[in-house]
Amino acid sequence: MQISDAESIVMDALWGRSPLSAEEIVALTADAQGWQEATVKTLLNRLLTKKAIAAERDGRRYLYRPLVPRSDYVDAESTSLLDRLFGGRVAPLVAHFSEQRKLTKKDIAELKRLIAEIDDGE
Amino acid sequence: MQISDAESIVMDALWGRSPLSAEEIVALTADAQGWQEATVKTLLNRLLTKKAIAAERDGRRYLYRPLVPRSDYVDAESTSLLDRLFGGRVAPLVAHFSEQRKLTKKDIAELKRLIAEIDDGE
DNA sequence: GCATTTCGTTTACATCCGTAATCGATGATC
DNA sequence: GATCATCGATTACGGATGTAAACGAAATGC
Repeated sequence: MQISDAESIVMDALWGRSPLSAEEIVALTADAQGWQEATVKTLLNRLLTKKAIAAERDGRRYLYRPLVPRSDYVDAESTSLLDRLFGGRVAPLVAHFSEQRKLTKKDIAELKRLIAEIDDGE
Repeated sequence: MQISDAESIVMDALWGRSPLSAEEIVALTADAQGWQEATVKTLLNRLLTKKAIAAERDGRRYLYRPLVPRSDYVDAESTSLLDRLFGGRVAPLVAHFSEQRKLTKKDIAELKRLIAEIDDGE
């Protein structure tokens, strides 16, 4: 099962720190998203049934923690995008951003450093 | 309005060549996707109401063409992913794939060439 | 001209998703 | 102990999506 966009906001909170109570998750997300508490509760429940998070009892309430690592999620999303749009490879995506003039000098510098590093390590 | 995943398959056909008749689009997509003709018809209709494509009469049938350029779609999708997962920047995505050992030597070579090229042009 | 095929249009329907409100149980208060 | 607050679970509901069948008009074959 798939983590939806809204659910991923909740996951973000838990990837940032865990375990968290529902209340804490609400505090971290609701305002920024314009959500009611009830919305967060729903999302927590859906994530539970999807086995994307787990809940452990802590007295009267539950504490939630991610079961899916952020890197798995990031990887699935990124790979899916690359496969759908760029033949599964990274370079064409970089090329696209370059063509769209969406690369700042900083981006380019960072990429250069990164490539050098990778190339070095390999 | 948003082009959905299934709709983007139809768009792909049209981005590849256009204008195309519904029949041609069915030929290009249905088998690969395991779709019935009816499904393609529905998707064409939804794309029409979304103004993502246009239809021009050609005798008894219509010929369809994209109104949304592929680069616009690619850009929207990519930017959304980068914003959601990588702070809106390309380098962290490349870093992620590197960490996941998902970069082949060819990818790295290609990236290096690309960066050099960009760096040169700027 | 009538039956048949062919298109596009309309309708269908289950699921997912975003967004919440309500309900029921459990714990806290007076 | 009765009442109030809290928390998770259940129910709600409209819109988007995937997937398609049914319908109706127009063209084609005899």
